[in-house]
Amino acid sequence: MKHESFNESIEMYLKTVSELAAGNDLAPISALAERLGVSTVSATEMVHRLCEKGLLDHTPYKGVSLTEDGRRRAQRVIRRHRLWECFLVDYLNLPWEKVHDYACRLEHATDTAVTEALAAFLNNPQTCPHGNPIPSADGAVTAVRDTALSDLQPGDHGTITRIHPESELLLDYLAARHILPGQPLEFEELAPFNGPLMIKIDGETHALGQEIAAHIFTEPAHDTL
Amino acid sequence: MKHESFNESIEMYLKTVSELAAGNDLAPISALAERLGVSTVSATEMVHRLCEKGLLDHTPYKGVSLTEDGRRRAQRVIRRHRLWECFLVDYLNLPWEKVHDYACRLEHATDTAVTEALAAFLNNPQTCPHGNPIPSADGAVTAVRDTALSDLQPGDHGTITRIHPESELLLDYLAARHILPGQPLEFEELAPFNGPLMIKIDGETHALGQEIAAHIFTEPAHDTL
DNA sequence: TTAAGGTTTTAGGTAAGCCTTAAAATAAAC
DNA sequence: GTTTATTTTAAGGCTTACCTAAAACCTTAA
Ligand SMILES: [Mn+2]
Ligand SMILES: [Mn+2]
Ligand SMILES: [Mn+2]
Ligand SMILES: [Mn+2]
Repeated sequence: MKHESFNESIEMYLKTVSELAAGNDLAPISALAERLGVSTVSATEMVHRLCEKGLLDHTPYKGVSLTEDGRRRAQRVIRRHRLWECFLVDYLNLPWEKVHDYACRLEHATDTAVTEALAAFLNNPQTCPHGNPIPSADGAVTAVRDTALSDLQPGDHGTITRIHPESELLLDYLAARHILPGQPLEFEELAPFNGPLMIKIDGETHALGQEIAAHIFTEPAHDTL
Repeated sequence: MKHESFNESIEMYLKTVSELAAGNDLAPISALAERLGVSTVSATEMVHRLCEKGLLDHTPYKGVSLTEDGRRRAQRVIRRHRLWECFLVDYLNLPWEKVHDYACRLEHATDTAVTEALAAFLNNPQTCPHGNPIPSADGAVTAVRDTALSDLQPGDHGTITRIHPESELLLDYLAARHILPGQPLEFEELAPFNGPLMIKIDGETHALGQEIAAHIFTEPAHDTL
């Protein structure tokens, strides 16, 4: 047991950088540390180690980004994660809001052969149950061009496409309110002073904070009524 | 990431003790160390830690055994392991001789909720693809009373029931020769001086060493020809 | 009963990933 | 340009799980 399997930390760092550095911006180490629940000092240390391994690039005082190697590695983990989510929801009937956490452990213990056999078994799904695209086996990512709810204007109509980044707390909150991918919504009004967004979904109006709204992505409604 | 998930070591120690201490004998630390691929010093250290946690009992110079707590914990891991093996073989069509290793990683990353949902999905199978019984959710183990091939006499007929303990090397060897559970066999003769057992399976005669024979379990043929 | 062989302990290390507290460097904002 | 906030370094520690080498200790069988 040489426990190389303890790349769990490494994989979580890479995955998190990939989530935070959407677009081409750098992910600040402080944000990394926060999401991973470690001190910024620890995160800085780990970032150094990962730079030495050629998985990250670090621009001091700015943030980190994935190298090509790191990106590939992160995509592989994300692929495994989202495939497991599909399996857990579609075949094991586990709750939509719980499978993210279950998959977050399985993703580090899954051989490539298992991953690809699972993908075939599932018929190569394109998105996870939360709407996020599943990278292909070669690490290619489908570009998404949906809009964060926080970027919409009052009066806009749309359909929820995905929740990103995911976390159990957030998914619990949304599941309890039936705020799920596929649901049409209407942005009724924006409370002043960075207040909540009043969003009508399924007949109910919800007050969603800015932070939550940034995690909900939408596409414009095809048929605006 | 407090990495409690690094109970992988603990779980592997418990599982291995459970395998080695079949019956009521004690598992020598040296045997533990050997199977786990660590030095005896390391194994001794770990045994001390596990005794403190109340998972093992250690009789110095004799060996270790599981406490009731340790036994339950080991059975849970074994249950997860064997359920995954069933899934990997039956649904993902992965090779019989490879799934043991794949499952050996998944077993440490599987939540109880996932385990039980998987068991239900699989229709609560009773044995793994290698013939070993799957402990029930409450930790109960089905007693097996089959006979190791190494305990048979020349002339005996039987059917292979299971391979135990499993290891990839052994399973590879057996799979290549179609020596699989369910196969009827005949013990033709025993070479002298602890020599190999000549075993006829599926028309072919194989010379199996004593060590391998101890891993192959059989039940007497119902209809002896 | 003594020597051999297996088992355990002791002593001294390594590496990964975490921690805290404190000081220094830098960027950003005023 | 100075202040303030963020980021990085430095320093010292901790835990788990591994390692080798050497000494000490049991058990057993000749
Ligand atoms: Mn994870
Ligand atoms: Mn998801
Ligand atoms: Mn294992
Ligand atoms: Mn098996």
